[in-house]
Amino acid sequence: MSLALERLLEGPVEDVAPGLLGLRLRTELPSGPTEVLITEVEAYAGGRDPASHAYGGQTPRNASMFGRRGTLYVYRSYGIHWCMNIVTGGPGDPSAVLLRAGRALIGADVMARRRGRATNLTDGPGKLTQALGVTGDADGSTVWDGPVRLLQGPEPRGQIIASPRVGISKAVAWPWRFVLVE
DNA sequence: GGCAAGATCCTCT
DNA sequence: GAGGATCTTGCCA
Repeated sequence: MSLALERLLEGPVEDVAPGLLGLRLRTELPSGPTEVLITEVEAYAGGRDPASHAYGGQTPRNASMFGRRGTLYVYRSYGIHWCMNIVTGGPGDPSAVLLRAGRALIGADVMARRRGRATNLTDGPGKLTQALGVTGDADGSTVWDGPVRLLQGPEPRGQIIASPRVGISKAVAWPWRFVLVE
């Protein structure tokens, strides 16, 4: 585990989230290695954020959000898709960053096979998760020693744009969606 | 035990 | 641009 990376996850989630842009996410599965550059994220501030899954307290579903920093929270969206978050809060703070989109660096052919299509491989939270081969099995693992690894990204990074979050009905106006413009 | 809503994606018009 | 797929969670009776 990288100390520098772990420190990137410390602090208020709305500050941590843009810091994840430009980092790399890697999975190595039997179906092949894949790696993406993170280009879009959203911050969810646990108990103080009405739009967060953890807002109502801990349940079996969101238990991973209450885990230690760097834990993956993978949940099923609309009964069909998997979406993944990286937990950034410490004990008692179920804050997490939703990974919404990325750019394929390694294994685009593998992603295309997993996605069943050749285009729009990683331009949405459900698509990104599927392209990396991540499912509920990865829920509760960590990005330090689990199937999904967080790695330093190439420098320099591009420009970061903040805008309102997508697909939620509460706290809609908070500009906690961050996009990397290269 | 039933029901409505959800941090989405794809296809068709 | 609109609608359907598909299932888990949480609320209420």
